[in-house]
Amino acid sequence: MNLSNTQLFRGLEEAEITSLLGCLNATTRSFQKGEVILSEGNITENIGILLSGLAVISCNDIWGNTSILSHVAPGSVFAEVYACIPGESMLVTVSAAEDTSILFMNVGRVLATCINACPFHTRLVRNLLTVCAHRNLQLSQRIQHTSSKSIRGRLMSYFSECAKRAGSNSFLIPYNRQQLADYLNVDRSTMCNELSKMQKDGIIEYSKNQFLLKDSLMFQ
Amino acid sequence: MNLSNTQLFRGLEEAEITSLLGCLNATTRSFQKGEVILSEGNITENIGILLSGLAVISCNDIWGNTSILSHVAPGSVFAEVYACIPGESMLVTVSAAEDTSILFMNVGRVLATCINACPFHTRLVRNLLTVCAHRNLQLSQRIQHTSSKSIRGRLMSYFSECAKRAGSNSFLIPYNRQQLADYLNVDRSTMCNELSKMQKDGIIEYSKNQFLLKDSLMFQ
DNA sequence: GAAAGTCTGTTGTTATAACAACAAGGAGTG
DNA sequence: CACTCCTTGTTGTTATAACAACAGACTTTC
Repeated sequence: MNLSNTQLFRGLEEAEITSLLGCLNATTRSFQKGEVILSEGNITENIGILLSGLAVISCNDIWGNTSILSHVAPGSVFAEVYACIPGESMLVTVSAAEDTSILFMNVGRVLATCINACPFHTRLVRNLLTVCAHRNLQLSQRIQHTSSKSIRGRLMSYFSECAKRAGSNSFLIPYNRQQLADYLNVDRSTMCNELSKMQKDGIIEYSKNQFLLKDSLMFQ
Repeated sequence: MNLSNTQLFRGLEEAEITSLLGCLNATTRSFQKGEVILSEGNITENIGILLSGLAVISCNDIWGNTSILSHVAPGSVFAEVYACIPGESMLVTVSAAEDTSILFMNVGRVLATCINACPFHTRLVRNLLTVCAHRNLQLSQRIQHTSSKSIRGRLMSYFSECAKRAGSNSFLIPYNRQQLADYLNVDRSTMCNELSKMQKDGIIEYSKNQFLLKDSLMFQ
C-alpha cells in the first residue's frame, strides 16, 4: 500500500510519511480472516488505515440480529469518528473479511504539536479534517436524497445534485441500477419502472448511465 | 453569546478565546432577516458560528423547488464541512430567518500554526475535529436507523442504539412521537400504530417517553 | 458462435405505509 | 372549573412501493 495515494497522506512524500509515522509512533498489526479488529462497546483512541486485505463494519442489534453496514478497502481510514470523540464507545464492530493488515495511529499524537514541530504534521491534521468533512458531506447528501417518501422524489433530489455537480442538465451517474436503488434505499425494479414513467412524462431522458433533465430552470 | 459554552470553544477561557480570535483575525457580520449568509454554488473558506438570531439551511432543486434542510441555533457551527474540503462549492444556501449575527473564521488560519504558537490553537483544532466527527456519527446513525424498509425495523434499530447508550433495556427517548417519526422518516400515526402492535406482540413496553425492550439478549 | 452470466425494463399481485379524520387524555391558562 | 392547545393513539381508506417472475439486450468466456 502506497500511503501517499491515500486521502489521509495526500500531499506528502514517501520520505515525509516515514518520518511522520515514526514521530507518531504508529504501529502496524495483522489480523487473520474473521478476527475482530475493533469491538463494539470499546473506546478507541486510534485511527485505523487499512493497508491490505478487506474489513467489514457491522452492527448487532440487541435482539442478536447482525447487519453489515459497510466495507473498508485498502487505503481507507476507519474508526476516525470514534477516535475523534473523546470517551465515545463504538456502536459498531470492525472485523477482517480477509487476512488484513492495519496501521494504527493515536489521535492524541496526531493532534499534539510534535517535539520536532514537524511541518508534515499540520498537513496530516488538515487531511484528517478533510476526510471527516468529506464523509460528512456524503452522509448529508444521502440523507437528503432519501428524505422524500416517493421514489420519484428521491430520484429528482439525486439528479439535482448530479446536475449541479456536472454544471449541466446532462450527466453520467457512477452507479448501475441496483447500486442506485440501494443508495436511494428503494427496490430496483420499482425504481426502473418509475424511471420509465418519468421519461414518458417528459421530465427526463436517459440511456444507460447517461441522464438528461428536461424543463430544468438551470443550464438552459 | 458566551463562546466558552459552544462546542467549538469548549475548554477555553473567555480571555483565551479573545486572544485566539485576534490571532485568527475572526470577523463578525450582521445579517437582516431574509438576507443570504452563504449562497449555493459558492466556495467558502470560512467556518461560521451563529452568535445570535436564527439561520436556515435550504436547498433548491433544479426544477426550482425549495426545501428546508435544517436550522442553525445560537452557538452552532455551520459551513465547516464546505470550508474543510478545499474547492468544494456549496450545495445549500444559508440565510437569516431572523436578524442574525455571525462570527466567521478562516479555516486556513485555524489550521496554520500561528506565529505566537499559541497553545489554545491546538485545542481549537481538536474541538473542530470533534464537532465534525460528532456530526458524522449522528448522520451515520440516522442512515442506519432509516435503512430498514419497515417501520418496525426502523424502530428496533433506533431502540437498539438507545439501549446500548443507556446500558440498559429500559431508557427514555428525547423525542415526542412526531419528532421520532420525522427522525425515522415515517408517518406519525402509522408509527404509533406500529408501536401498539409491538407492545401487543410482547416485544416492547412503553409509556410516554419511557421504553422497555423485552426478550433482548443484553442486560438480562 | 454458442452458452452462461449480468443488467435492465416490464408486468401483475400483495403487503405496507401514507393519509385523513377523530377520540381521549393531559398541560397550561384565564 | 371550563377552555383551549397539544400530544397520543385508533380506525378505515387509498396510494404506493415491495416483491416475484420473466423477457430481452448486452458481455464475457471458452
